Amino acid sequence: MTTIGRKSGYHHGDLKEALLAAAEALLAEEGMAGLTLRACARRAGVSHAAPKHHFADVSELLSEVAARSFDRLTAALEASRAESAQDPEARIIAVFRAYVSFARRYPDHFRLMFRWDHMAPDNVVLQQASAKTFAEMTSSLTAQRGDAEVTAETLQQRIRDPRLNDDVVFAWSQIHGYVQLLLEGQFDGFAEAEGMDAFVDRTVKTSGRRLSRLLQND
Amino acid sequence: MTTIGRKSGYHHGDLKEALLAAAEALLAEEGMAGLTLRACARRAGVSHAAPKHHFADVSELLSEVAARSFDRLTAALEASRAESAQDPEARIIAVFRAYVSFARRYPDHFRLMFRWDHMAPDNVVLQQASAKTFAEMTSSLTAQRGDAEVTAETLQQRIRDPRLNDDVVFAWSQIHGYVQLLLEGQFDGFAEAEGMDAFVDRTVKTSGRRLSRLLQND
DNA sequence: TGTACATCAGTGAACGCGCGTTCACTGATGTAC
DNA sequence: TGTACATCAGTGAACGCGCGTTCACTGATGTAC
Repeated sequence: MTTIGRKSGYHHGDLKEALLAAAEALLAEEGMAGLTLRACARRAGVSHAAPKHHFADVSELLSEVAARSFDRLTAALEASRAESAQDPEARIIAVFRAYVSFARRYPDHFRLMFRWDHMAPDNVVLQQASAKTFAEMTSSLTAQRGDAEVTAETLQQRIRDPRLNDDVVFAWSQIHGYVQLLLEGQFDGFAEAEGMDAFVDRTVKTSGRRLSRLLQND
Repeated sequence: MTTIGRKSGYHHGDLKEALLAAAEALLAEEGMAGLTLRACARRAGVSHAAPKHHFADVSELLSEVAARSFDRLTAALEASRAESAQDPEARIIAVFRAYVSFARRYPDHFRLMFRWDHMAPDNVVLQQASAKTFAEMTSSLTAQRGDAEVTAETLQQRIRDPRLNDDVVFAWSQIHGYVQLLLEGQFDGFAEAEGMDAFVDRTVKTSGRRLSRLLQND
C-alpha cells in the first residue's frame, strides 16, 4: 500500500489524483465493497473529511474511476485495431480479445463500468469517456462493411442506419455477454478439460470467426 | 407492504418462507442495497434476530432468493419451448424472448443471479436451481442440431462435445450480453426513434434469426 | 387424560463496527498594495 | 521588499445511522410416561 507523495506537510498537492489512484487500487484489491470515501482517504494518507473538497459524493468519485477505465478500454481497443488493420476477421477477433483481456485483468473495474446505479449519471467526464469507448467499438465492429469511420460525434446519426444498428447490437451483445459469463464463472464447467486460458483462446477465436462471417454475409 | 400472516401470536409458523418472500419483495422494490437481514425481518414482522434460526448468513438468504429466481427463469424457458416446438428459428427466438422478458420484469433478481460474490457458492439449493436453468438453456439452444435432450444430469458429459460447447457459449453469450446491455441502459440511444419496446421486439427477432441461422449452418 | 420436561422459535436490549456528514479550526498559498 | 488579508485545502473530533452479532430470556409445541 503506497501513498502518493505530498508536496508539503499540510497541503497535499494533488489530492484529487491521489484519491483516484487510491480508488483504483482499492477496487482492484478489494472490489466494490472496499470502495468507500473513507478508505480512499485513508489510502491517500489524508483525513477522511478531506475528499469533500474534491468529490461531492462517493458516486462522483466512482464515476471518474469508471471514466478512467473506459479510457483504458478505449486505448486497448484502438491498439488492437491498429495492429490488425487489413483482415476483417482478424480485426473482429482482435477487438474481441482486447475486450476480454481488459475484463480479465480488471474484473472489478469492468463490473463498475456497467453498473450505472453506483454512479452519477450526469457526470460529464464519465459520459464522454463511455461515449468514446462506444464509438470505438462501433467503428471496429462495423468496419468490415466498408463504412466510413464512426466517431463519438457522428455516432448518434449513424446509429439510425438500421443495418449498422443491428450489427452493433448483435456484435456488442456477443462480446459483452461472453465476458460477463466468463467473469462470473459460468464457463468454468466448460473449460474443465482444457484449462481456462486455452478455453478463452479457443472460444474467442471461434466466436470471433462466426461473428465476422455473419457481419459480412448477412 | 404486506406481512405473511402468523399462525399463533408468538411462533410464526413459516418464517423461512415469509423471509424469502420479504427478500424478493425488497429486491424488486429497492434493489440489492435494500436487501439486509434486518430489513427482511422487519418486513416479515419479526424481531431482527429471528432470521438467525433459518439463515446462518445473509449470503444464505440471497442464495435461496437467487435459486427461486433460477426456478422461475427455468419455468419461463420451458414454457417458451413448449409453445414453439416445431420451427427451430421460432424456438430460438422464443427462448431469447423469454430470457429478455424475465430480465426486464425482474431486473434486480436477474442481476443477483449472476453476481456470485454476494452468495454462498456452496449452497446446494442454488447450485441445483442454476444447473437446471443452464441445462434447459443448453437443451433449447442446441435442439435444432437434432441432438438428444440435455438434462442437468447429462450436461457435464455432453458439454465435452466441442460443437455443442461452442454453440452454447456463442448462443448464451449473445442472449446474456444483449440482456445485460439492455438492463444497464446501453441501448437507450439505439432505441430513441422507435421506443424501447419496439426496439426490443425488433432486435430480439433479428438477433434470434441470425443466431438460428448460424447454429444450423456452421 | 394429565403432567413433567425437553426442545425450539422468537424477543428485545446491548454491543461494536464502519460509514458519510458536519463544523470550528488551522496551516499554507497567493495577491494587492 | 514587505505586510495585510482573503482564500482555500486539510484536520480532527463529534454525531447519527443501519448493519450484523450476541445473549439471557420467554412463550409455544410436542413427546414420554
